[in-house]
Amino acid sequence: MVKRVKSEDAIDAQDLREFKLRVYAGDVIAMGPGKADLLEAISVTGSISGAGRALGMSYRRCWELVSIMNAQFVEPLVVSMKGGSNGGGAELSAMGIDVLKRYRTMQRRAKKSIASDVARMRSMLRTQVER
Amino acid sequence: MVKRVKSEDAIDAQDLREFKLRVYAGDVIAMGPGKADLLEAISVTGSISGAGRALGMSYRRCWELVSIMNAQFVEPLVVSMKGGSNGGGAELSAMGIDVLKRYRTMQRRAKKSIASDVARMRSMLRTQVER
DNA sequence: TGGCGATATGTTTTGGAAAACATATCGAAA
DNA sequence: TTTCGATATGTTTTCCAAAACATATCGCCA
Repeated sequence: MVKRVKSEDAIDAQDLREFKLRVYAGDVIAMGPGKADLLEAISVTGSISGAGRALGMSYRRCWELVSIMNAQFVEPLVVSMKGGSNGGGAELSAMGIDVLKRYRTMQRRAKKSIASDVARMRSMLRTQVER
Repeated sequence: MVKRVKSEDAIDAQDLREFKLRVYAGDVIAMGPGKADLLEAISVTGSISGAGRALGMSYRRCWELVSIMNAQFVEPLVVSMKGGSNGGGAELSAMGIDVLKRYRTMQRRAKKSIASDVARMRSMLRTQVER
């Protein structure tokens, strides 16, 4: 059974337009908004290809990102299955769930801690983004 | 006279390897680690070309980034001069100084608020980055 | 047992950003 | 009045990540 991420952890798409947080492993991105969204989409759809469709990304691209993540962490974040009734599928490992939840937590905490600065800096921008 | 950024606002290069914070204006980066470093280097060297040399970036690239920033904010962040005793130069405007200091503040605040999560997530990485 | 939907992975193509190269302009100072 | 170091910007070249295309494999279900 695929464990779903609780909706309370979801971050409004609006927030993501204001700032982005990326965690690095050396010079490669270990976790960022794109990879987090991919993990979430895999969790929701139950497959890598389903996540790709949901995110408008090619299966190839999704698979590569999953492969990179699985190689970077001590345990795979995504476990996949070939064949079967649905042709196969994928779900988040316990560590995958933890990493996703933790990243969402980081987004929320960072957002809270810099909200006033972000607002002030954005008020100095010429092209005001529609709200 | 070029106002220099106080060293207390400096962020250790080590910190930047752990996470990066980018502020967006729509879909373009209004401020991120690279642009902040460029502003700081201009402030320190007193010229765009000097900043380029300090950062190992081409003058062309630096000038373009400055041009983008100046166009994005309601006031130019960098004011430049042609000719003169040194052939010209550039310095940060009041808003440029404010934006740089504010970004450094944001980095510090974000770092503080997510330090424990970053540490935990990084402990799950296979390739541990040298400290 | 053959079709289906998904994983898994190799190969080729290409769009666009970055780099590289080039040149015009400016103004103080010697 | 020529030299110098910097800004300012046009043009060409290079390179690589992403996209596109292709194919092999797997295992259930009808």
